[in-house]
Amino acid sequence: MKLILSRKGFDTSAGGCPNPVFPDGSFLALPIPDAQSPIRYSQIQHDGRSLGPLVSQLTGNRAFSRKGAHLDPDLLPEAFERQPGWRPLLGQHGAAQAHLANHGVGEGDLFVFFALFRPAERHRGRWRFVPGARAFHAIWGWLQVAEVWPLSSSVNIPEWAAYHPHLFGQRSTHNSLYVAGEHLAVPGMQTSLPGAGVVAAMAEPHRLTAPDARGVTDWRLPAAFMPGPGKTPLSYHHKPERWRGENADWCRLQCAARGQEFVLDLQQYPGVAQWLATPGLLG
DNA sequence: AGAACTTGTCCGATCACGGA
DNA sequence: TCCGTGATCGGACAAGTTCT
Repeated sequence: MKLILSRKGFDTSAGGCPNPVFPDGSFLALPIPDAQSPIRYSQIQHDGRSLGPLVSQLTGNRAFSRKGAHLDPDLLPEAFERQPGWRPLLGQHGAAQAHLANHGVGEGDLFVFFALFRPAERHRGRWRFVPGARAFHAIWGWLQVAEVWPLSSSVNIPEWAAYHPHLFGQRSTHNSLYVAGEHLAVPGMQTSLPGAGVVAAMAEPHRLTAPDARGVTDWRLPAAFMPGPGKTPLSYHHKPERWRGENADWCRLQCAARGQEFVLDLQQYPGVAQWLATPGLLG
């Protein structure tokens, strides 16, 4: 089983701002803009409301609500109108998919999504980011792979998946869809969570950026992530100088600015599987 | 060798807010 | 209402890892 730390959501270039954490601890990883996607921001629901006004207010760009949204990964049934048989999906293509294929990512492997977040608040009837509050990377969702569908050739795609943005427009090579399973299965995990979902409320354990970090890419991870003899380090982070042991519980990682998918073989890192099974981390 | 691509940094412009 | 200060924002550019 492999863990893939996957960067998904708004960032300073795609979207142009962090993703909001609301005053009650709930949060939203905003789908990035995609002119070719048939899905509008105004058609996506969060907490029973359209994403249109929220994304327009946070970005300061009114046109956003009418723009196409790259709803990907698509994890929550209530986020969009569904057809019978729908299951959570993740699309990958180009260099990111090549990276996953090179690492043999497939059935049973677990995507854990992270993004750049920043606290948001209501101000004069509009949403804005809390002035002075710093942005940070945090884990927000997961998808465990049940099936991988290559989209390059003439593959039969079920009707319930036809809306997915990766089936529209011109896509580069290695275009693939990852389909979630029914239930999450992690060694040592007791709870019965679905095969894909988002964390209930963003809290300290989900945070990747260290509490005393200078920049968002200064991560604090459980010590179980620390590379060692005979263990392949997290992809994109092979250089030893990126890693530093902090104490028995934590290590520090200078996270790569580039790259979307960081792959780790959990057979070599059983402690990371234990961390994933921690109650409240996922779910 | 070049492309892809996000973060960090710098710098100047702009905005919000409090005090006078 | 004006002004100064601090925060924020946008453009430009460099850095580093992997894929093509």
